[in-house]
Amino acid sequence: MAKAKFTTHLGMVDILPDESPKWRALENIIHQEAALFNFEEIRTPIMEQTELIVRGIGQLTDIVSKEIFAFTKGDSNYVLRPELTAPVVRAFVEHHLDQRGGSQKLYYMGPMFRAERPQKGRQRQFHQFGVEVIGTDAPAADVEVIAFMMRIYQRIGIKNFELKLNSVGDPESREGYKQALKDFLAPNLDKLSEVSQKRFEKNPMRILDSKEPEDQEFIKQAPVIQDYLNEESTQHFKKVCEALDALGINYTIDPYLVRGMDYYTRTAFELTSPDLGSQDALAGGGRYDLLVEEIGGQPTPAVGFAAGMERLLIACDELDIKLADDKKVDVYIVSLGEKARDWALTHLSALREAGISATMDYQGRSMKAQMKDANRENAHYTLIVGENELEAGEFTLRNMKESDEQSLSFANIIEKLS
RNA sequence: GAGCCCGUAGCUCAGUCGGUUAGAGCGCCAGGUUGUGGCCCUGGAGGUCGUGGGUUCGAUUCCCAUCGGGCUCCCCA
Repeated sequence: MAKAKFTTHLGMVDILPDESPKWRALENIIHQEAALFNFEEIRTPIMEQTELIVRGIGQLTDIVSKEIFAFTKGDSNYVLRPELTAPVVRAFVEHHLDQRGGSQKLYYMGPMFRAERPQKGRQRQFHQFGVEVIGTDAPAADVEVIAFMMRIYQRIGIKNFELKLNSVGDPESREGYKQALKDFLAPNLDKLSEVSQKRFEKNPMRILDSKEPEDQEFIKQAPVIQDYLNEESTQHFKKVCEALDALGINYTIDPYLVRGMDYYTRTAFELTSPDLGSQDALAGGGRYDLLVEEIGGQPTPAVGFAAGMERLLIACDELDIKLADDKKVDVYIVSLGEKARDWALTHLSALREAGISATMDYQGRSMKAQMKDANRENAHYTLIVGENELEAGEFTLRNMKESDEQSLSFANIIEKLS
């Protein structure tokens, strides 16, 4: 091969013409469903201030401690956004979106960046879509967020997944639980994995999430947060579960589901798929009632989720789900000779103005080559024009599928195809 | 951040126990049919055998490094 001099950076991929239709189809589905749910789109910059991401997501999380692309220019710190909850909340606070009244139902999609080692379902630049409902702690908001997420997969036809649900409690409940957990783990602290030991002081709940074999024994016997939730959080969780039941959304309660970001409170959930291999999380989210205040706004409860678009598309491939139709064009003009080619070029416009998609060969290649190209482009019709047609003012319209031809004036062709 | 596997044409892969011009299928271009695609036949283009170094008379083949990819762990979308 002529070796490429320039290539993409590690873990960053091009979406090529054969792939882009299914991306567009997915994006269209998300836009349509969001409209049905009355979510409004928000678009924020690719880069944010480093401090926002650190404060928003949490200093000790993997994302912040080892996965962000950050650099300094002049006096400013820049970071490529690793997720969008913190930036959306930043926009909410910065632009006083609470003043629009009611709770803000926002959705987004776009590229995110994390400096990880790439593998299947994991890239350094990848795409997420998600929603954030900011301004209410009503269980109904949690349920709508989950319902929207499930709706996308349902509409696409991905059914093979597991929805895991948990409540990680409000601050009051968490304090009691964290203490109980630490009391339980403390006597055996030296037997826990290195990572878990590090988390013990700052974020003991994440130990529950550990997959280190040496931790499993302790995790199994550890106290469960449900037993430490106060009345309010218990009721909130119960209402979320009941509404999901009423909607017929299946889930399993996983008391060990904690999730990566520090900002989660109460409802936490994750959608996993057996069709993805090792990186099996399709989507995840939860309630983050403290984040708005953490970022400098008025105390404002909120809930949201984010879903990986690459992973959704991988699942589609595994399940042989086709999101996009094959490419096609209505008319391919096959021209013979220079005069005919000039005619073709000017008459493409008339076809397009009538809403008929049209293309042609630009190079004056052989008829066979043009027919072959028309076939490859999946042309519905070829419009064949040569000396004979130009003189007669009647053109050959060939239905490529039926292999059927007729002679028509250009006006009649437009009328027939419109 | 750690471990294992892999890197030959645009794509999917053979092959070389180290030795003249490195192969196939698909794809691409052209001809068979000087005005007709999809099937078929024929021909052509396209590879410094990922890159750099080492061993050797000689390396695509053996060794090392590096880059890229895959899988697993950690974590997450």
